[in-house]
Amino acid sequence: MEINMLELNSQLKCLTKAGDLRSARNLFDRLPHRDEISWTTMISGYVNASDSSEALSLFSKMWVAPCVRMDPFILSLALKACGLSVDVKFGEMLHGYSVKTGLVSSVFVGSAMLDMYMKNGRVFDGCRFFDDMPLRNVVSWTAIITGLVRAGFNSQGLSYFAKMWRDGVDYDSYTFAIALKACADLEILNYGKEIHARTMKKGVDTTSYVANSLATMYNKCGKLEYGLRLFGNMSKPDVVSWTSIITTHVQRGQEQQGIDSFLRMRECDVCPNEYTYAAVISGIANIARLDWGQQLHAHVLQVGLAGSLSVANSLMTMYSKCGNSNSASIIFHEMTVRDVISWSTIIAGYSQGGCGEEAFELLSWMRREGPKPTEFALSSVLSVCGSMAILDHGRQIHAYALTVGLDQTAMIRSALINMYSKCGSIAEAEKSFSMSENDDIVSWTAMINGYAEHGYSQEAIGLFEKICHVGLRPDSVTFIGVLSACSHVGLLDLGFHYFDSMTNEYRINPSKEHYGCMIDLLCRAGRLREAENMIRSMPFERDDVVWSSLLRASREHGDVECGRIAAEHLLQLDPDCAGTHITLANIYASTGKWREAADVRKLMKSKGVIKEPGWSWIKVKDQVSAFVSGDKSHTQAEDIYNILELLASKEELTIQDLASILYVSEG
DNA sequence: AGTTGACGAG
Repeated sequence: MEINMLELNSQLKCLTKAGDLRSARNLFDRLPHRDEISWTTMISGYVNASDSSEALSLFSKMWVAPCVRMDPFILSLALKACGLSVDVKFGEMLHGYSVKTGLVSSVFVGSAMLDMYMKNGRVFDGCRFFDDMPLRNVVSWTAIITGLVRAGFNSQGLSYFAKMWRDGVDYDSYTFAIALKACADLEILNYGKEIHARTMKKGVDTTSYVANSLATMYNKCGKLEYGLRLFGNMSKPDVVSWTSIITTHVQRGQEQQGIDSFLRMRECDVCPNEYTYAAVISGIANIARLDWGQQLHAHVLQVGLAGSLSVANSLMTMYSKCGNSNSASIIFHEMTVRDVISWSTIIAGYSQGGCGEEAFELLSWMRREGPKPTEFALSSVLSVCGSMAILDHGRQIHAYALTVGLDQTAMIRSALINMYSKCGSIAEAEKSFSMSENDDIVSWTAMINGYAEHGYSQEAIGLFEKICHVGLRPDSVTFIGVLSACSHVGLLDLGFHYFDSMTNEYRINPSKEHYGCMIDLLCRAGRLREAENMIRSMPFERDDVVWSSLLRASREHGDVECGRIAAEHLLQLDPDCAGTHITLANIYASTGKWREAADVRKLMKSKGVIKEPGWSWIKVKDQVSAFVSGDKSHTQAEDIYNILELLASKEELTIQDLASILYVSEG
């Protein structure tokens, strides 16, 4: 009998290890006799396959089976199953049973119990249980640290990590991995480096989990090149390593390299998973390559990963960034499970796509039925309020952010400053800015840009000069603000001083936008030749914005030659642009070159170019009205034009004047 | 012949 059981149990083990649970179960069910080891092997097969319901149902059968004694092996497996299925009720029952039988003192049972509470989100119960454990090993310590870190209590996790050392328990690769994740989430590079040194001392720094965690830590702390170098030392990067490589490239703005890495990983026969697809799809989103995005969408549908949260979320981002809000919306509505990221993503997509109303609708739907909005969703709708200039809505969102305690997050603060200044209330923007801590360059940038847009150039420049005194560093966007402020008041020398300091002092490569500010500055000063030279020396391919600046300036300064050159470049990029034709014609006309002007008009006609009139809109009494230049379709059109004429004729009209005119016209 | 803990997503 003894020999027979040994033989059968090994067979059972072979089958579960190979993942053939059906044959294993077949053999198990036909066994003439089942001992503790048979039960353990079978249950562990289900637990390893994450089939917690089958594991627990088998456990209940064993509970009532005769001649089987409960032991720590089976109990820890059952607890693990409770952690997997998030079944805290059954877990608590097992806790009571373990205390009654004394099995709770087994370090295996204890560690599994602790992990069960942590996985069920009962962090406090887990910690209390850990403090009462009679015996703890490296697994128990790692379990408590993991639970804390996963719940976002990173510092508490690290304090257990330090306590563990003082208790004389040695770290292993599991412990290092989770401690490094805590450092990554807290972005504390120095402690991360210290742990890196310890992993090297132990000789585990090149093992998959540790190397991946180290790379993540360096990436999150902004040391991207360091993180990438670590992968070079790995003998065989696994799927997580490849995913991190792709993510790092995408974060650095090297999308093409990210996509290349994705292709290289497939050549190395590493199979991508949901996180890998999410990473490469976000890369594709950044460069707005709809065709590649659609290919990957089809591909994830084929491999059955389209339903995964991270994949669906990144697909929504991709479609939104490609200007396809409709496809993003279809994905969102078809999702059976949505997390807070899904909601924030679709709201941001609508906001950036100019679908302000849909963004508001989604936010109220989220507030009714979804998770609590975070700063991501709120800052998106604040930007909608700014671009649509609806101050009342903006104030309401501000009030909501206050009540949920998000108003002092950096993201909301800068979004509020932007919203208020875009809505024309620079005073409220200043108030939001003055209430903020001095630790956030994004808010400073928003305020500088707000001042610049409102023509308060001196204030913008003054604020920029203060940045260094509070220990901050201007970034690329900050420079756009201060350069456009210089451009508005024509401070040519100061503008060039800041522009040069970008590369010399701050090591920031000027982007198209920075060049645009400088070219504007030169144009306003009438230095059209220098502007043209600067455009030609720019290290960028498509530069229609700057050529049209030059074209407009040529019109103002009556420079036919410059205007012709600028228009030529613009028409190469967009041959049917009505504005370019008209401005060029006006330049010729204003300098008396009537024949050339007429030629341009004829050219327009032959190409069939039609000038679309510009639209504007205004909100009056909760109703948005659109109007267009020359429009006479409004029922009170005559009154409107009368008032317009009065406004144009009189230098200064008071609000009282306007009110009396309106009163008269409304009868 | 059997048991516990880890890294990657907006």
